[in-house]
Amino acid sequence: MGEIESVLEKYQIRPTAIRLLMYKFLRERNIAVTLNDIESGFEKSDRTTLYRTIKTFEKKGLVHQIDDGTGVAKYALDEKQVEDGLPQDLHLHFHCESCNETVCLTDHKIPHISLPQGYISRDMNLVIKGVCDKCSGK
Amino acid sequence: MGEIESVLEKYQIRPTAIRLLMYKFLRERNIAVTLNDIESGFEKSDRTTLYRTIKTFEKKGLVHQIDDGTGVAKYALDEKQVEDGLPQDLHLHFHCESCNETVCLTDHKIPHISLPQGYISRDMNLVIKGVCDKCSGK
DNA sequence: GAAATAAATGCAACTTAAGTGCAAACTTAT
DNA sequence: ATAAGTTTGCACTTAAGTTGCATTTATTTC
Repeated sequence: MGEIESVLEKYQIRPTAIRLLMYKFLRERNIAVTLNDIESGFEKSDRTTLYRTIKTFEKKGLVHQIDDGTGVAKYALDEKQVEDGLPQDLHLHFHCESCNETVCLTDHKIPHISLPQGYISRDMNLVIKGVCDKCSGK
Repeated sequence: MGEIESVLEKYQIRPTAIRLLMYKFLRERNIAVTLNDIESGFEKSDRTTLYRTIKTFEKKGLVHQIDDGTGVAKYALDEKQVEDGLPQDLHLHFHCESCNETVCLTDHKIPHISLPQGYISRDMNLVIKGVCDKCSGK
């Protein structure tokens, strides 16, 4: 059994052909991808299947969904987080308005924010928009 | 000329009947509303008109769009910001997963975050999800 | 004030992404 | 090998956002 199979099993995801391919696909890039991106990367499979596959990954905690403000859901692998045993995804995301790519800045945690009385925080989502290193040329 | 008219004129928005009504509508609540919310609040007008009206408000800087992770665009009045002359909207938003309401926490600014070399920040969006004061009962 | 011009509105239709139902194909356990 | 459960593919539905165009309304010019 390959390494990829064992990752999926670790997340209790049955390693079917498409799931293995999608996991590889996600590993190959370090940016968040849309369902459309995934679809373009697969010639064989059907959109619905890919949709349900990524949702399965999400439910099992292998990927997290990112809402970067473009209006389309994006997904990215989320492995480190589970290794740490953290229940939530509190790193921040950067969306480049030039190349339209979104990356996880996993080393940049969202700082603590004190809320008004009575407000209970369960999750946070911080997206910074601007120009990424590739596009700024610096 | 009433106070409401003069606010619209200040933003260079011609004060038509629908625009005045929508502005009043937005003022009446202190939460962010969807286009559907607005639609439900108006019996007379057409969805497209309301859509274009809110987009006009947005273009002129009277409202800002909020992306709270629910997948639907929400809008909220944005007056203070222009008084301060700030170009961007850097306060944070709280989305209650219980009542599904989103509020602007205008007094809570997003803390400064240092990005990796080459990344240029132009805008930020921070949404905290959890339970609001009304729903937590505290 | 009437005609000409420009802006706003309402209707219909289109686009895109997300999501569901169901039957066929495939796995897994017995 | 069979039965049960899971996954996959196709067709269809829903929901939000958006555009084109004709009509109405407001503004400007004469």
